[in-house]
Amino acid sequence: MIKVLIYEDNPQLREGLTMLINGSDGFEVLASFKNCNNVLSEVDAYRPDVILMDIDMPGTNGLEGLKQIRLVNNEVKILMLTVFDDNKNVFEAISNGANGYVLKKTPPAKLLEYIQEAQSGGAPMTSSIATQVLKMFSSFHSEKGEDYHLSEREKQVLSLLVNGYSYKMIAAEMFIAIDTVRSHIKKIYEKLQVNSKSEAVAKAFKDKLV
Amino acid sequence: MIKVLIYEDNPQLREGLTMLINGSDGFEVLASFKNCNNVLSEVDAYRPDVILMDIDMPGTNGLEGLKQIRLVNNEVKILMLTVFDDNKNVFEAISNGANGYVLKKTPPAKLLEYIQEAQSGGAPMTSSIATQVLKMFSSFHSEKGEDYHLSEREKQVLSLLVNGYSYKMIAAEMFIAIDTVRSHIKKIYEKLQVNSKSEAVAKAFKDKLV
DNA sequence: GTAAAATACGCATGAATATGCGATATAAAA
DNA sequence: TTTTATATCGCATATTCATGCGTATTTTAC
Repeated sequence: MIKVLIYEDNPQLREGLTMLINGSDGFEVLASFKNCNNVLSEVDAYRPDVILMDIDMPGTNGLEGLKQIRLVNNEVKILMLTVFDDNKNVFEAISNGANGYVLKKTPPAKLLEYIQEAQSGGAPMTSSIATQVLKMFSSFHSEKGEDYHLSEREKQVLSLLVNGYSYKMIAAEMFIAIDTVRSHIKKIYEKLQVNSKSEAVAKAFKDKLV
Repeated sequence: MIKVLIYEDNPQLREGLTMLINGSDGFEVLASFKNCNNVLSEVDAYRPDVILMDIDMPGTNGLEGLKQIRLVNNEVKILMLTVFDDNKNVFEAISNGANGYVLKKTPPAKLLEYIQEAQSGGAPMTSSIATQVLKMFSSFHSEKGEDYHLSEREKQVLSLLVNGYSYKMIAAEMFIAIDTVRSHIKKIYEKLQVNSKSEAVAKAFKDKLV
């Protein structure tokens, strides 16, 4: 028996969801609320398996509720409900530990399936949401930084620079003369097209050379 | 009619998939191959809507095939097939523009559903995969770095430092004396516990202060 | 097989940085 | 009300950095 808690401000939808879930074998609605004003004590009292959480609610909204819950409880599965696949909210919800994100217009049968999936550790998502997530995801790592053709030795030097080493320290670390360090660094600057240590360090971070 | 191309090295599975898909209304397998050695010309010749792509194949594997296709074709939907929900491969595939990622043990009915979802712009994922994606996703932005209690002015200075400004340039930019810049930077070093510009820059990147 | 890198080192010089020890003024906090 | 944090500025000094112009050997690439 999957125990469900519902947070949804619209009374019709709240009732509809409750009836749907209570009318299905293996599901049970413990309670439903119209906002998250007392979400912590409610979750604590009812100990649900899954929470259906509307995003937009007067009072404490779903995102706030999600954050509050996750501060003290990482066990309960939280399924976000929303009307739109709004980019920002999706991101915010996922970053804060939501287990799934589905549109309200999801057909009843699908919704029950999603709840079950969430309960068993899955991450149910409406496909339009999933597409967005993948897009965001790939935008992170697609730009994998240019290749500046740094030689092995130059990479070593740069890495030491990034870790805060002075020329003197680098020389000692690499068993070479400080003047050699200089010439390496000069070459590095040429290749990275910078002209100071801190710029080189910044570029190393930006382009993920380290 | 959804036109499908299959890349799968295992002959039994390849045949099984072909029969399943061809035996279903609205689906049609155009061809199937045992590796991606000629993936570009094949995709060009058959112009499929969806490609089922196994990850592990002798010869040119699925990830390689995916990358090659995406260099010239962003339209065709590519559904990755795999035995395990291997973290690294999932990441790699998604970063390279896969539209979905499903386990081979997916039941036939589900698989057809997934193909349809992919075709209509969705991002079908086995729930265990989706969970992983969400975890990776949230790990990006959860650690928001410590707070070093930098004042507003100090944050400005640090930001300029990170962008390669010299003391002189910062003074000009902020309409203050260079000695004031010095004292700000000294304070910043104290707070960040560093003692050089490049260390401060590195720390700013590491702790996402910028 | 030759040219181009990569690696190593030296010297000189001016610019930039790090640090210390001040001062003054304002605003917020204890 | 006194302290604390912030913001501003000045001077002095030692260190570090950036740059230019060299030389020399070894490795790599075409």
